[in-house]
Amino acid sequence: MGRKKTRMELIETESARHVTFSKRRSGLFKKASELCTMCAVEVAIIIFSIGGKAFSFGHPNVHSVFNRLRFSENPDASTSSNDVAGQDPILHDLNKTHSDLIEDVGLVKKLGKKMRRAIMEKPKPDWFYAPRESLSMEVLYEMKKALEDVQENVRRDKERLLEQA
Amino acid sequence: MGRKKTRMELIETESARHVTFSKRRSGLFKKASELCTMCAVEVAIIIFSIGGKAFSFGHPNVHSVFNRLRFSENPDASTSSNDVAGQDPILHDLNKTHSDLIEDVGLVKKLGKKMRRAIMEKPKPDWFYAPRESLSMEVLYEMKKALEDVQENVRRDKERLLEQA
DNA sequence: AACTATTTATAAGA
DNA sequence: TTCTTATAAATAGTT
Repeated sequence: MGRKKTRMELIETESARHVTFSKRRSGLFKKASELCTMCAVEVAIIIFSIGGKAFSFGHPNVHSVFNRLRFSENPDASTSSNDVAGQDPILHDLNKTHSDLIEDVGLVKKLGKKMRRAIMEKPKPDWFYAPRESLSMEVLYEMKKALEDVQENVRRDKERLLEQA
Repeated sequence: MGRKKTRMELIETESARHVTFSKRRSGLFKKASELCTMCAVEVAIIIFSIGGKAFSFGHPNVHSVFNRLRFSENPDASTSSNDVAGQDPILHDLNKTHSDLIEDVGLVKKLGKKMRRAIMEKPKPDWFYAPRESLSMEVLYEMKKALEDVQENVRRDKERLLEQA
């Protein structure tokens, strides 16, 4: 959200990374506090910088929220607050979603090849004047279908991930 | 950041509050994950909804981060600055790759929409008999380019992932 | 579950 | 670092 779109990757330059960390950390805490007031929820956030320094946000405070989590994770805690987001399941699902995406994109990749062949190996100048039966049209529709599948898969994955997170 | 500026106060209407909670919760987690990949930090977030349900985000995972906090808060812990629980380059990259893929597929999704519009909103029977300048051709090429980008991104991500593994 | 009109968050720059 | 500003992102109200 700035002058330029930035790539989502580690910021190598230390100074730049610190600046971004500072800005985004405060942005994150602000978002958290807004969530608390708008939705009456309790939130705790802990951040450890590379240097090992801890930053935190908590409403009503970090420890109460964390203790509440520990309590609800305890089987004895018959409090209906069930199904606390366990860690392994999240990780597991992240992995799963990741491979699913790889797979989905793999599908698109295949179609991409087919498409390139269709375009490149058919340099006939009148190629795309062809009628409904032409390869280009076939590919176009096939691609459309594939895209819809990918969309649906991604949507579902995202949902599952967010629900469990 | 929407149609209207909203007052920072509790959203009384339950349904509206739920919608906002859902939207902003996912937004918060996304911001957190971005912070992790851009700044190589560890983050843990716990949210308790009004209903008492827990939602969490953690990188590398909630518990390691909270435990680390407990350690650092404990004066005695000054000796054990290790806490190797975190710092898994592979995990870090997995997060990155995952959001990248989400992003890539988002691109494809957009093109999918455009394509559908091109196909559906141009029911003219002689539509694809059109010459080089026709929309169908434009879309076809645009799609081709997008697919190549996706391929390249995925290839790079996979490579990076395997190198570190 | 989508879709925009707007408001926010921020990446660069000063 | 803090402030400014052009843009990218998030999201409130709608359908």
